[in-house]
Amino acid sequence: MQYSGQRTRVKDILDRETAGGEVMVQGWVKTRRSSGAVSFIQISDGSTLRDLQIVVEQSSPDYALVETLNTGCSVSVVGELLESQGRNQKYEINATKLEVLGQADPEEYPLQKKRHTLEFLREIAHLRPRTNTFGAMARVRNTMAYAIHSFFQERGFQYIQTPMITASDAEGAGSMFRVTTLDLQDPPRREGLVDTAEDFFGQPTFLTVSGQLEAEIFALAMTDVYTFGPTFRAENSNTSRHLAEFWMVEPEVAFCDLDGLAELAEDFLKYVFSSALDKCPEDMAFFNQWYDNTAISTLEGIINSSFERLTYTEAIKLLESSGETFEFPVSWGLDLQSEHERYITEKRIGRPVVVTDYPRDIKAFYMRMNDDGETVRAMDVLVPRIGEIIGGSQREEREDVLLDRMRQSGLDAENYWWYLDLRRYGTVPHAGFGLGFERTVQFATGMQNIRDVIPFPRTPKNAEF
RNA sequence: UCCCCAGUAGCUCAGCGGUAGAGCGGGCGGCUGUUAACCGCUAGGUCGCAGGUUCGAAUCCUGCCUGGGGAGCCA
Repeated sequence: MQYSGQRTRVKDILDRETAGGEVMVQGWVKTRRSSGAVSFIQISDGSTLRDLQIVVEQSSPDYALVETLNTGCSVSVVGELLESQGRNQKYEINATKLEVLGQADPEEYPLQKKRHTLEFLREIAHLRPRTNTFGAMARVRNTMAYAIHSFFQERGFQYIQTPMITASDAEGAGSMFRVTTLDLQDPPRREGLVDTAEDFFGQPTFLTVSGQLEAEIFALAMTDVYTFGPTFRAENSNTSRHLAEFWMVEPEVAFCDLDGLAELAEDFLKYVFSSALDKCPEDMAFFNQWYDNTAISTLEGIINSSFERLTYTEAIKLLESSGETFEFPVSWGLDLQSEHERYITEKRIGRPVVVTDYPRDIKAFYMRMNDDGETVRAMDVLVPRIGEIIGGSQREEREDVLLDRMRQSGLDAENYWWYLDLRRYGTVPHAGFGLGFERTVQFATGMQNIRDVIPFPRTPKNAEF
């Protein structure tokens, strides 16, 4: 089903069983090669990685127009679908009518026929979707986003929309962006301090760092829920794995413990990666060829193998007995560093690893205390090259234990009155995890920098476009 | 935020104390059912910004800005 009259998508044309018949295609010129008697135009409409070759003969009334075409122009073409005489494509269109919809001055248009660096393309994020790389990225990203919904929907989970603006200022996940309508040049004051009672919400508000606490509310009513939306971190993180605005998937399941959650995480990742391979074979082959020649085999390996389970204590023992020299110390009670995680998942196990039961002191207050009083039911899913891709836990459902943990963490229980209410009225064991969507796309495609797997990256000092 | 590296033509880079170069892209011309087509000619740069050293700075030094790699924080 299409909504634009006579136009046929490039993908639909190239996927046809046979040639023949008149078609109309519309898209953007990738390259043009002139000949004495004939001119070739490669056009793309983003529906597929493949270009469509348009042939215009010199005898055509529109041939003069063709001479004005260059990379970036938009065109509308009517012609006959033929078997191509050339080797690099199955079909081509012999144009009978050509219309230029929009010019692109070749002296100014920044995209060229050759390859550009990813750094340069980031500076022209409004044009980079027209490149093979970002077209492929957008299609894989779309497919994975759809797979996330279908995975949960097929399993009876309800999709919950949690708020992006929150008054909880310490959800334990880093610095937050302030949301305010106050005049920053001249804010209302009360006893010398900014009077937040005058602000839009009558109190300090922020952009959310996680929908987890709200998702728990719905899990304790609808049992199986998930969120999928943008989250924000005001950390001054300058790495290839961090964004100030990123998308997170957060399932939350009632009547579920950490073992059940680990199973869910494993099934989930396999489903999403399978979907990318099955539905975007050309795009994945492109990434495999140009960016990471292990991308496809890595995903296939994950889909066909079971994840390794390791407790934090076992992971420490493994690291201590590895004989490896690490920059950071390995000792029970200290958090695993990137180098440790990568050693485990890349060098020792060679596939995803679920590390569970971390020391309570390095994990958030809401994670369920184990009987040993020292560890909590937390889990991290580690994957080669990226490291932590999922962080989750069984939640503390016992009100008294949760209150203790909040006090130890220096949190004011009054601010979490509704969160505590969930433990007071009909509490049940429950668990959930968070998955960084961009990191998942990054992992699947083999792209090195997270800024290249989101359409418009938001990073410190950069909010262009 | 910390450590390291880099900013020279539209893009990718070379030049690393003596006054600016290549390839690609652009323009013009030629040739060919072409495939990042090919061949010839040609235009195009206050060498990131601000100071300093020097007879002389793209080149050495200092500061700042921007980008990249790594680390921390995490997803």
